[in-house]
Amino acid sequence: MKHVTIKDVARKLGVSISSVSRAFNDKYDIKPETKARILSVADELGYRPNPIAKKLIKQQSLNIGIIVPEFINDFYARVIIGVQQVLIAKGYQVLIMQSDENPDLERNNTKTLLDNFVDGLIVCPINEHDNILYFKKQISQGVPIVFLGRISAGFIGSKIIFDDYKWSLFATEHLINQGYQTIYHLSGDPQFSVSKKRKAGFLKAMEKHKIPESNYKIIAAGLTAEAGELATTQLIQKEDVPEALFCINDPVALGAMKALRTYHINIPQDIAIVGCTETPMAPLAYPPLTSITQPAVEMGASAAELLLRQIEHGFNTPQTITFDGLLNIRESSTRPIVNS
Amino acid sequence: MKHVTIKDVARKLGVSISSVSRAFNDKYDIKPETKARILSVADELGYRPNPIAKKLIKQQSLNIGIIVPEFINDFYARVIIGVQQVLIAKGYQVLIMQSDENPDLERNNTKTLLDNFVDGLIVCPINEHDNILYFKKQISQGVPIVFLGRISAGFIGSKIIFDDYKWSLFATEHLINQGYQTIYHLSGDPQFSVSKKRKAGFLKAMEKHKIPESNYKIIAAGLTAEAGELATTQLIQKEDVPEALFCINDPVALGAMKALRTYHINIPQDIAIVGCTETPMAPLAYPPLTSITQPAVEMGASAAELLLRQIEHGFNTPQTITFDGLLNIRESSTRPIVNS
DNA sequence: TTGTACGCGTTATCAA
DNA sequence: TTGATAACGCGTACAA
Repeated sequence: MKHVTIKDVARKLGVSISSVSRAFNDKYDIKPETKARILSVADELGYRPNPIAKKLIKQQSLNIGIIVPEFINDFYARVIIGVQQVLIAKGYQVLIMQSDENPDLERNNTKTLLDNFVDGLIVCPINEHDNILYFKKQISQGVPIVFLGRISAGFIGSKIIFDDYKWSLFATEHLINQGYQTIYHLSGDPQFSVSKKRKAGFLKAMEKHKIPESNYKIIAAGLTAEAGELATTQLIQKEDVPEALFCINDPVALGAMKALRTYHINIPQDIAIVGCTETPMAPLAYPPLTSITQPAVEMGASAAELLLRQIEHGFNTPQTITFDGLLNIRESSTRPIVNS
Repeated sequence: MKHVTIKDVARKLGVSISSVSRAFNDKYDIKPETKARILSVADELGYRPNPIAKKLIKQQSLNIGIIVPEFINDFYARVIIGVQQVLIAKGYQVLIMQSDENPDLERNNTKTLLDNFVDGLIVCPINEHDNILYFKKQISQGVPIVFLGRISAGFIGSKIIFDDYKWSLFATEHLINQGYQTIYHLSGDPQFSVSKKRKAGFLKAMEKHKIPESNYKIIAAGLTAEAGELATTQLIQKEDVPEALFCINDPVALGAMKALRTYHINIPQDIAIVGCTETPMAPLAYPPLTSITQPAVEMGASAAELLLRQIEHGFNTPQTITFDGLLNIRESSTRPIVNS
């Protein structure tokens, strides 16, 4: 692809390159009719201003990097959509990388992005200790970073988070209010901040409603459907099936439901299920799954705006924006009326 | 973010910038010990070669654009993963844009990407007539483009496609072999090439197995779960429920299953369901859904490799690579043995 | 209102 | 083995 340059346009018209440049940048004085002539010839020649040369002068890449653990599930895909909505409108391009839940890859991705001179970074971190230190170092060296998702509340820095504690509490209380007595929580890796916060919300509900310790349990299952199916199968085989299950996310909940169906345990008659971070599957599941919607697109957009403020206005005070969710109550957790 | 430049390194050491440059580009002669000195000082200063300046000289952006209809469903997300695997390893960055099934947006995305001087384009087109002409024009102007997915077989140009006809035929034959007599096909927009090809495979199966015309029907439902649910509900209300349903994709199949459950029609006893373009939900559905896996990651990787050959070796002969799938037979289409 | 000339950070050519 | 210098394409003081 051979590109037409500003010189080609200038030569063709017998004007200087500065005039051509001015025709493309409104802020300078230029005779309207020469501008029109230039624009028309430029169009005819198929001239596009070379963004690379412009970036070299302006000392900014107009590239923003975003690192997500994955984007196969719709949550991070939606976050990316929100990020792009804001940034593309401002002339930025978004470089997306996946860490695949692997801390080494997360760090390598950061280096790749920094080698590409991105103007800033949105990181949806795995929240592994060493990497958090690494990010802190980058911030201290002047790299604008906004975190989104699994970042500890105590972390000093700009971040977009979801109020996991509160909504986990709500979801659990919904189960309690439906009259379920024994409630287990299928959690994720205990190290993940998201696991910790949802667990804390669950435990708060237990405390608040004075559920005896013998009636609840926390099981570190994982984040996948396979993990949910396995953990639930083990409970069934140990004959330790509670009346309700609050799962850390929808895939785990769907896996649990599959295991229960295999053993002909009825939902919600025998056991109630609640998921979290609602996926499009929730309303299509059998029975339709109660879950918590997270405003992923809005969170992504918010992260992008916060980052832009840092980059363009040097606004650098750490800021935390907390988002609320929505509990979508469906059949999987609606206790049927026993007798009337 | 103030960047350390090659000059800073040179000044600090009292050497010329050319020496620093040589230290970072193995192909030149340089005394090993000065190279070591330079590298160590560069590291200490936190110097990174500015990729933007490099791109300006090399006359390539090392950016590749990819346009997908969406990446909320996992198919295109996986395609992107395959594309990135190949391209990032070669030092490229991938700019991802969504057309949202909107031809205008597809064209605008292309312009944005071209304005950014991408070295090439991978397009997963909506396959709208005017835009195909537009892409043809770009190709004739020297823009390297590889298409993936919904592109007509007759289109002259490099493309990665899935053998929809063949696998649609297989899936339908699987239903016929299970003994289902009346089979409907929930299709998508009749204009889409994917709709046409899957429909053609379905019809071929009807012809091959001499199914009378009164026993089959093609319904243009759409591509979403809502579309599948609606179309199926209408069939139920018209009391026109077939013995089997071959759906254009998994969301449509899952929507259909939801409608059937609402009316207490049993799957697969009363009706069999087969989906397509398998999603992670297929094995988790109730009952587990028969579907066709498409090798999305491999298709993406293949598109990237084909594009690289065009860009780096000027290899320009239109090439079509066709991928095969896998029919995953599950409970939703397995006719129970009636009496034994 | 327009043109000249410098510089952004790098690579590559030539001379030393 | 090194250093000086001309590009790459553009924006922008400064001069005209």
